[in-house]
Amino acid sequence: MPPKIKSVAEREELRSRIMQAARLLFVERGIEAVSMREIAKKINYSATTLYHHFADKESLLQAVCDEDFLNLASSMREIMQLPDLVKRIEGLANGYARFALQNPSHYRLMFMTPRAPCDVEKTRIQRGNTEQDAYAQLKQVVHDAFVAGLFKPALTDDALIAQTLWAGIHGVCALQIALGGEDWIEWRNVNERLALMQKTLLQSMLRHVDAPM
Amino acid sequence: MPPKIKSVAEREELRSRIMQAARLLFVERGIEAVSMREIAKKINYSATTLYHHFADKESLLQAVCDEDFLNLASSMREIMQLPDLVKRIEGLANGYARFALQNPSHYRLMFMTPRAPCDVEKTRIQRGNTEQDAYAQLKQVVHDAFVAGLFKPALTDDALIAQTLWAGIHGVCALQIALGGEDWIEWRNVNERLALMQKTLLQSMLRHVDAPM
DNA sequence: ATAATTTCTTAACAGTGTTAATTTAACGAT
DNA sequence: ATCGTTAAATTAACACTGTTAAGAAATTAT
Repeated sequence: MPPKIKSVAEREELRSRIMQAARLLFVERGIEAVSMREIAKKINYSATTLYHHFADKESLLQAVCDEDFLNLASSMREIMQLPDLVKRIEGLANGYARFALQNPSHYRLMFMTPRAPCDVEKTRIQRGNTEQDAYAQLKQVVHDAFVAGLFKPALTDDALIAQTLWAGIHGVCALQIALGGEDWIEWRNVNERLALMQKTLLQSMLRHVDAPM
Repeated sequence: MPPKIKSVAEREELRSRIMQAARLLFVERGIEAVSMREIAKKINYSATTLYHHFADKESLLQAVCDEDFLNLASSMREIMQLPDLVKRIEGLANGYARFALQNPSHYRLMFMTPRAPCDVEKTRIQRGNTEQDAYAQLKQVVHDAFVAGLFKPALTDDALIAQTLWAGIHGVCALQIALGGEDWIEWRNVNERLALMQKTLLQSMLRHVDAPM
């Protein structure tokens, strides 16, 4: 029983209700465990309706994640204003890690799941845009610090530096998300692990360090 | 048409033929893209037969991975014989990374996919056993180096050191597996990234370094 | 009032993991 | 040699999945 014709605003409201239901479900039960039918039922629609707003399941999940990642990048812009370049790098690392650990399902979908390269076209996020892409932000800050001569002279490639910093933080977060619950590993506190990773990487990459180990 | 009664050896041969077919398929097409029916068809059996040898799909894939991971741990034992403790750590890191990048599907299933904690009981691998578990090997070597006083005095927890080294190498490998094909990142060569990660971590953790940056 | 359009639904397709019931063949005992 | 037992494999089915085609109800336009 289709009620009445809908305005653009109403259409968008339904679209975002779908996304909200999807987010709730797949954050609490994992991505592949939720079906389109479940999401639809949660908001009292038939599964087919979802396909009038999203091309397929992946597009829907992508849209959900995009929203949160834009949020992340936006919350990072504050940190990007810090005058101290090193503090800026540290702030980015901390913010990135906090987001990963607080949104493990999103993080997993975006950074721990291989996808076909064409999927880049399904996302709203403009990769490389410092306003939208957290990696672009890190790259930018590292570049600035590189130009300012903050890194050791042996390091001659700022992109390589950024990718290594990213990999270090990602490694701690990804292991925590994937294996944090396994009790055959006597995990140290994840914040300790993050702190040591950060301190270790920066210490041997930066030319000057305030408090050496 | 069930042919004849089978000896234990014949039973095990079929079991390993199933695993072989499964390995081939899911290495070339990804884990979740292969169905039990496909695996069965590859060796001219019905899907149901697989369930007489494995409790479910996950057990089958787990068994496949276990086999290769036991192989990894076994190939690491050579490296574990190196007299130089630092070279041993470096060797482990390199071997681990090479395995990850050559067996991305296995690696993803084992180290990039969260699972219910009970799944530990589905695996054959004895976690913590230095003969079978690559992380246990790393932990062991780091412990030895720690006792030998090779790390900086500020580092007082050898498990934390091991977990950070692991996270660093894992971070590079996991990013490469998940996002290595994305062209909006100007990836540096993965071996360069691995080398810098390893050098960086060890340099600021070890008390003495041969060739400082 | 009739026609067209929008919104939504039901029904269906092809596929999945998994299980129940069943067939076929080989064996041991009578 | 024939019986029943057991093992090995099969077919058929269940309850799902993502997705699409076709249809129904309500609104709008002519």
